[in-house]
Amino acid sequence: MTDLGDMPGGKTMKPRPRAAGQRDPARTRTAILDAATLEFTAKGLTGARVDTIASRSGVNKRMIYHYFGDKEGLYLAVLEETYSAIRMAEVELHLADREPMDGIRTLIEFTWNYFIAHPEFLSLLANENMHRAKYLRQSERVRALHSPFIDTITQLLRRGEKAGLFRRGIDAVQLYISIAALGFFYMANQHTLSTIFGRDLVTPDQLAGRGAHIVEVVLAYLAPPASNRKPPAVRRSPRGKSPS
Amino acid sequence: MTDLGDMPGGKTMKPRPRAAGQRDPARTRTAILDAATLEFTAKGLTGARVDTIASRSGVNKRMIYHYFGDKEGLYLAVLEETYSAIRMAEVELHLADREPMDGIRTLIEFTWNYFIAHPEFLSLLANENMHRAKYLRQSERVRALHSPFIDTITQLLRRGEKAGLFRRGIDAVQLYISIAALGFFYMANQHTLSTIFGRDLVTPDQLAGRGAHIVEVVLAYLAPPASNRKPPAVRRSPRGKSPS
Amino acid sequence: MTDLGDMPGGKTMKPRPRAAGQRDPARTRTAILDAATLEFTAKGLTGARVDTIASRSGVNKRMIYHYFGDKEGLYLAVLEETYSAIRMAEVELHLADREPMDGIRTLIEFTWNYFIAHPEFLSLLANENMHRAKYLRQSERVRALHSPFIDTITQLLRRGEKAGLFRRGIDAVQLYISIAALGFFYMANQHTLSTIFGRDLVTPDQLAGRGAHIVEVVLAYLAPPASNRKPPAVRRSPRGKSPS
Amino acid sequence: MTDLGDMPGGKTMKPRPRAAGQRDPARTRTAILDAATLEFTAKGLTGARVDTIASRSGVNKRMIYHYFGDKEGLYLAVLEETYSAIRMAEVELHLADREPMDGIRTLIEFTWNYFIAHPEFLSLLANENMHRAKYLRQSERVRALHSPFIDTITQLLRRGEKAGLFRRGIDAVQLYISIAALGFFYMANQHTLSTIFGRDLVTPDQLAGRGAHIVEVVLAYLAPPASNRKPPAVRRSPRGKSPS
DNA sequence: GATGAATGAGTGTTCATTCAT
DNA sequence: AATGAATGAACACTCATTCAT
Repeated sequence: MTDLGDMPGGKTMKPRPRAAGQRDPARTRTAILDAATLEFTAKGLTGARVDTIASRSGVNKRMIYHYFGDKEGLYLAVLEETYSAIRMAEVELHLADREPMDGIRTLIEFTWNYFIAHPEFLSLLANENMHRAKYLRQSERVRALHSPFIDTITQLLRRGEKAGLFRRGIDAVQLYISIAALGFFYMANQHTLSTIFGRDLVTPDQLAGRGAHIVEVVLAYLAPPASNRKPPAVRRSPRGKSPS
Repeated sequence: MTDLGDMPGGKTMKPRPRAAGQRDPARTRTAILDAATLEFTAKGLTGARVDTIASRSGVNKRMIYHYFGDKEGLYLAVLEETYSAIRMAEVELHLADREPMDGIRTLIEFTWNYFIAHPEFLSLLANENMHRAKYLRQSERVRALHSPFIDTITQLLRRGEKAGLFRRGIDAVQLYISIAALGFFYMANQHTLSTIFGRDLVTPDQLAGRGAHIVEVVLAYLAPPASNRKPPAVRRSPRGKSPS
Repeated sequence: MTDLGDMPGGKTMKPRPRAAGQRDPARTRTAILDAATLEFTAKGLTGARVDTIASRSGVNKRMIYHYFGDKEGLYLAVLEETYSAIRMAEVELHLADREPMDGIRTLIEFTWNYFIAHPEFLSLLANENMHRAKYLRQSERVRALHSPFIDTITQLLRRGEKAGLFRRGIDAVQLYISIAALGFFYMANQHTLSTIFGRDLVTPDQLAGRGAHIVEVVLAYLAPPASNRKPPAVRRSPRGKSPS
Repeated sequence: MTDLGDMPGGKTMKPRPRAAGQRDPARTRTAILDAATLEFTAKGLTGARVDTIASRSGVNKRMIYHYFGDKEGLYLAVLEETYSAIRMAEVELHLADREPMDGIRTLIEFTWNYFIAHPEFLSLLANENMHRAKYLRQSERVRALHSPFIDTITQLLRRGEKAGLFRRGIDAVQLYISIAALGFFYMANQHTLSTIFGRDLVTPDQLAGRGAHIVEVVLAYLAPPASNRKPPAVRRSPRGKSPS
């Protein structure tokens, strides 16, 4: 799957498009998955209707059960596909080959832009958390994707530290969560935020402004403390124990 | 959670609590609302079951329709109550009376702690966005809550600017969204994050660590650019029990 | 209640209208009955809603049960009131005092006009038949009304026979059923008839035309066989208007 | 009732009747329709229970929604089927090929006998009028059935006129309504009529007597005025336009 | 592989009626 | 007499899933 977004935004055509309704397992599977992503994104697991997915994908309802077992199996497949897409796109950034500052900035901007382009990822993630990750937890495929990703960020941070560009001791998970958080919250909750603040938050200008803001926030945090551009004696532990 | 979270906003108890099932409209209404908040939080609007809410609240199902019209009416009532609770708690912080740095830090810590103590707020918010704020948008009551809140933050920022503590031109909405984002994403998506990163993110230590991180990130951003700032007094311990 | 139409078409005001909501048993009862007639007429026994009757009559729902026992009791009361009204109006025609031809013609015209003015009578009657007269059969009051009515018509027919105006042996019940039928079917089924025949059957012209037709049909039947009759003076237009 | 009344219109049996509950869409549809006709006839649209229809027809309740959309859709289908049945039976009378007097007499007798054999038609019609023909009006199929029917009667009347058998200017719609009325009212309201007149109106003798009465009434009306068996100068217009 | 008919356990909602005040 | 809260049994309709072809 070369894809990354062969779904919401640009269906890639099969090279030899056969007559519709004919036997073409791969095509049938993909059609179901595409329709399902749309439906689960819009309605959540509970709200999604198997009938709707069947009719939108143009395949017989029975095929869904044939390929994915049941509704939950289909949901899990959508989840894996969606997570897989973002992680694979991140691999394409070749962060390991970049200068620390460039690497981080690239990651921040990519993440923000990906969230703008892929609302289905945000929706699915929010929905899966309502189910306390019950389904994601079953997926070994997804778990395997993240370890190398975090390793890459960690290396970037360590290199930046040594170069005196970043403050010491930054945790890659903590940092990535913050990068994602600043974009996710804004996009995923755009409807309630626009409502309570009485401002349309997703105009091109607003989006550009938010992107710049996110970069500023993260870079300000990464910069070594002002007092001494050399590493500060004070180190804080992002997780437990505490220094004392 | 001391009392702040008597569920949705802390209804005061009736002076003479009578036996349940008796004639007590206020109590009946509250019982329904409490059970509904739990159910909508756990299952979303679609997944929630009216029967479950009825049996958990110990009232006859018919009463739900009597007091709230229908399931959606009940959902909206829960939404209003929940939003109202956090905004009212924020009022109690008396941010307008505080020094800029103290005010902002108080807001950050309060927000983080509130999200920890009130998972129902996070869930409801996520769910409401799946519905594109269809219900929240109907509520005039909720909209009215936010204008003064943003005004207060704006004043805090302006005062901090003049004192040379904060960088110039920070937008209150943008800042508040970031403060909320850093906590919201972590708590709301704790299940998927814990899964993909293979780390339990909600141990007391982890929570404390995240709190410290959030404070650091936000304060680093607020500080005026290095060229013209006086070194900030390093302050820490944004975690621990803290004010709340 | 002097009634005869103090319901659908001209509520008679109480002489001393007291403040609404006050204690006035008679007024409460009448208010319920009026609202109930409207509701049962429009929706039938099954379709009628006790709540609707209560709110339309402006009395508490409990009062309905107080005065009429239950929904069926109220329905029966409406039924009795409605039947009673038409029979009492017929008494006012003083058929016994009229010449045979005048008497019959008066009866035909009265019946037709009554059906036009009292759609509630038609509806209730149709509805009661769907229930196979289950409720009407319980009413002794209604049964007692009809015997004298048929006697009157019988006498009219016998007098007309002797005068050589009517054919011999006409059965009063059969005749009355036909008189009622020709008007009832037209008015009661006006909606389906207008639909299938693509013609609005209840314009003033159409109603006048139908009235004339009914008189013609019945009088043609009443006339003695051609061999031994004196040509009837051709009379038309049962009331006013004329064909137009 | 020979076969004319295989319920709603006389569906032809499947050549190889399979065991019930098997896969046989046509049979399932018919079974639902038959049970529904019974239920709507007995209880009306509001009073009818979908569960009852399902269990009586021996099909799963879900099938009703599969084939007819909802309760109202099923009701409309029953309505169409029922109207269609009587109009199709009328076509079989071949009125256009008959002598005027024979044709009219045949129509009168057929109508009367049809009403006796098909109480469901009467009930449905009465019920549909309580809804002000809301459903019938949606049916184009039904509307199309009536125009040719009225044309046929009109031709019959015109031929009779020329032969000096019928009075001039009789309106086919008006006449047909009267023919139907004289039978409909008697049969449809048999329960209330039997009650108030204290006479069982549906014994074989009574039915035969009523049939004879209806023929007499209609034929008396059709006959040219007595004064001149040749067309009378006096012409009355039962509908509009005026005599002139 | 593919189809659409068939199923049974729910789902939100309504209703006549009663109870406590 | 009058009120409005409370109730439980339905009711129309839905849904994921399976079966026969």
